[in-house]
Amino acid sequence: MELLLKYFELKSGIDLTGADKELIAQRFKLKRLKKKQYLLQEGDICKYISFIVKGAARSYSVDERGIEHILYLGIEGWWMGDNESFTLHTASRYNIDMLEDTELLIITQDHLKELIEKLPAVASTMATINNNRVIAAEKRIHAALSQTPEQRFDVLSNDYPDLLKRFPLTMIASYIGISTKTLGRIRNGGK
Amino acid sequence: MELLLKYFELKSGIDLTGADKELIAQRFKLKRLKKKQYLLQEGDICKYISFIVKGAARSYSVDERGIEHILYLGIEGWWMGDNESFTLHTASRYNIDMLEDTELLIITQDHLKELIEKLPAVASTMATINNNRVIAAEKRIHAALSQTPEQRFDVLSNDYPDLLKRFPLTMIASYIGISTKTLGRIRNGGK
DNA sequence: CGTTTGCTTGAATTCTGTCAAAGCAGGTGG
DNA sequence: CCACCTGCTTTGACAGAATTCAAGCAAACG
Repeated sequence: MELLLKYFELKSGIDLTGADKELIAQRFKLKRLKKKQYLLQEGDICKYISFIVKGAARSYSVDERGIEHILYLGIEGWWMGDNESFTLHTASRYNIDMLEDTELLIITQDHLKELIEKLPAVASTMATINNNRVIAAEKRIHAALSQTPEQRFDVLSNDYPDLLKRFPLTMIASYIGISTKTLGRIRNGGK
Repeated sequence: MELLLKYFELKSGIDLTGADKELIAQRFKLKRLKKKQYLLQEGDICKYISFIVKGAARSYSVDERGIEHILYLGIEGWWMGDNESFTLHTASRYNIDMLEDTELLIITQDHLKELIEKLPAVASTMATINNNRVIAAEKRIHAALSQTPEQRFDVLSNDYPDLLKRFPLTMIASYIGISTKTLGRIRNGGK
């Protein structure tokens, strides 16, 4: 919980009082999941948005041929969830499972709204996060539409070297939308 | 300006007073651009975010081979701008030009912040828009990574039939990240 | 009426994915 | 300490798909 409190203070630039911290601690719940366990499954409604305290997770969809496509990879300090399902209460197209034993702090939409209304630090943080999400998503769209697989891999290597160290290449390939075969070709000097 | 005021009321569910409307009208400026004129050029800092009152625009990047890749297409009631450049004051990778004679309502970041602080209707609208942007962007990432060109085209046809009527197929193809050749194959029954 | 813009098509090329197999850890249990 | 998994990575041959380039047309526009 300490990590999350510091996160809000850091992102918002606003100090939290003891009472603020207590309220946050009451609204978020700790959830422990082991490797391969699911936080969300396709068809479910995403009731919680989750802050990763420790561990790693991914969200992915499965197409009609059974192939998995990774939408997000997350590690400590990142959020996981299906924004669409969480916001609109629609059935999710995604699965979220753990890639390591993981500790999450989860919160419902109602409680999150409450925190946003009562705590400027949370409101500011969430507004900033949303804006950053848009920027990151637009970069990723731009990459997917106008860059070659090799360029996308290079950009990922530069922007998120942590992901490369932490996740198998099969998942990195899926994340940037290419086959492991193509990724192999790229990594071994483009032959 | 009427369209924008109604837009804020509709999106936020909050009625604006006469004074509110006046403040908004003072902060947004009307800009008219003819077809092919630029609102933003690569390398510039995006100083304004724009609400399209009438007309149509696109944002696109140009790769090293001179090929244009469309990131967004916009028509009446949509916003245009480069979020990254607008937020972080960095040089933009994108160009925005008009596809028809267009009327825009433009606002600077400072003025937008002012309106958000003073007017709950604007604050609520902008928060909602940002959330919708994230959802739309994630859908598009999902489409780019895990759907075939044909599926992407079908989804676009269903979700945004207006775009198909309004923009040439070359731009639609660029928007979904395929060549005009491939789009032709798709449209003519997959031969 | 000439020019521009957009749409379509054919043939060759390049790229990427598929499938199956083999090698290489790292961890587990005997 | 060793043998055996299991999961991850890489590779080769092949098939499939998309792009490139060029050309021909139709429609819209001034």
